[in-house]
Amino acid sequence: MAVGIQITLNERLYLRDPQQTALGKKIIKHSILLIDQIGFESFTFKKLAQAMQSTEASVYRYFENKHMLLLYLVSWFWEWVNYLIDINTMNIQNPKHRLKIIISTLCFASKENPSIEYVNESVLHRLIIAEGAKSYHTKSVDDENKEGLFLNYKQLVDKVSGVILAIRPDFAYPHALASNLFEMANNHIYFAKHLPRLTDVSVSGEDYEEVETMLEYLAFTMLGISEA
Amino acid sequence: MAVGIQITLNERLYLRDPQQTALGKKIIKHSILLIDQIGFESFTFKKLAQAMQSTEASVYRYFENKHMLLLYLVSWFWEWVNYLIDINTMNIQNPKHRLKIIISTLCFASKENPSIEYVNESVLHRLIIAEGAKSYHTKSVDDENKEGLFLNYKQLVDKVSGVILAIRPDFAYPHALASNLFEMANNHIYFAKHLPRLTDVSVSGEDYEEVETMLEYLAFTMLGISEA
DNA sequence: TGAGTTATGATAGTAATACTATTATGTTCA
DNA sequence: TGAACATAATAGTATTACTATCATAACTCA
Repeated sequence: MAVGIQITLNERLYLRDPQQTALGKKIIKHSILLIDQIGFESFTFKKLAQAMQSTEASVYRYFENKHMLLLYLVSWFWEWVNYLIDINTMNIQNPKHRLKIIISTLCFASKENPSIEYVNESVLHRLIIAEGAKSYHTKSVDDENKEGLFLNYKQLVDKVSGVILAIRPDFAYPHALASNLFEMANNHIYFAKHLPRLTDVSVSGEDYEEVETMLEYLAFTMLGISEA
Repeated sequence: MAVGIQITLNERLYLRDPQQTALGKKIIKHSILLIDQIGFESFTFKKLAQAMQSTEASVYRYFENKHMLLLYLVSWFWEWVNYLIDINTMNIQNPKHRLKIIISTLCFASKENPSIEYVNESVLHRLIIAEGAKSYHTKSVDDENKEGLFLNYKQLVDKVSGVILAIRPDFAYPHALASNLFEMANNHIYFAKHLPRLTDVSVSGEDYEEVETMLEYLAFTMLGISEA
């Protein structure tokens, strides 16, 4: 596990780069903890400032508003998953095996060794599961998409759809299957915890093995492979 | 198409039943139009009151807050889809055929003849696609689930999972496949419009045929049937 | 018909939210 | 040593998310 890796994110996500300063890192750290704790709707920059012993005005110098902060965290998360997938599949050539590892990385992102001291990846994963969809369900989605604020997620979906096409070049829906694997991983962890009648898997704590099994079954059945 | 059908919803969704009064129906009508227009975050009861020529206080007599109003609209939508599925599959015995009709109803809900004068079903469908997920991504989801506020959606998923099991009784993930069909239908319409790199289908206007084709392919491939 | 009940409108008020602005203070590094 | 800059401290504004009160219109039922 690399120490001191830098996650590269679109500059338009922030006003001042939080990774460059101590205060910026504190904002990232405490915003993850606080949003996870009280939910994105109740979360305010004032509460964040109180929690981290700073001031509202200081937080506003880093992020335009809480929506941009959420976009930042979501981007950060997907960029981190991207990085995990890269190192986990580094020496794997077989695309079926690669896809298995991708699915497993998706489900167990939170259990990887932490890479960056000011980000609690396990809490961030829970936050993305609960709040991630709000990052693109807004009236500003088209403008923000034009500015490239969703690039990390789109690139990740592209990468996985490439693996899918390597397994079955004639498959008609590589992007849809890829994005669906990502969405399902998060959704069914959430369903299992909060709306269990919407799924068949159960999770306890951070054991998402049943989700992994289901996603493997889905992916390989769709690709016409019974055993990978 | 029945005229004057009544959609039955959990009483805890509202303070006063909006279907019983002229003002209540006006609230439903204009809230659908206004949320669709400005988005749920910008939507306020004050703006709604202005748009419908009433007062904030009057709206608050019907709904506790805008989140409860969203829950109401989401419930209304799924209950309506449930009703459409029932009448569209009324005389169909073959479960494969039933599942096809369910998928088609999901995609073309907005194109069905309108049932209720104060609800623009087409706009409501667009609203659910854009804002629906926010109804259960909250810190109050467990309490609200206990009070049965998501019952309509869960019952619908149960109904579809029953059809899935009728096709393949040994299928391991009937609820997950069912809820995934619902989620995918909405997500990929949204992706096609706003984040096209996340999908392979395209939609133009309210023509969701490619989504329908994809969902049929997904469902029947998962159930081990090449042609239904 | 008329008294009582209820729905709505009109208005006001409060605490919190989502910011912006200003000034003071400390820190850095040339 | 001083210029440049980051942060803290404080204040202020418009909007949001409500709650409360009172007047009036409409309905109802005896």
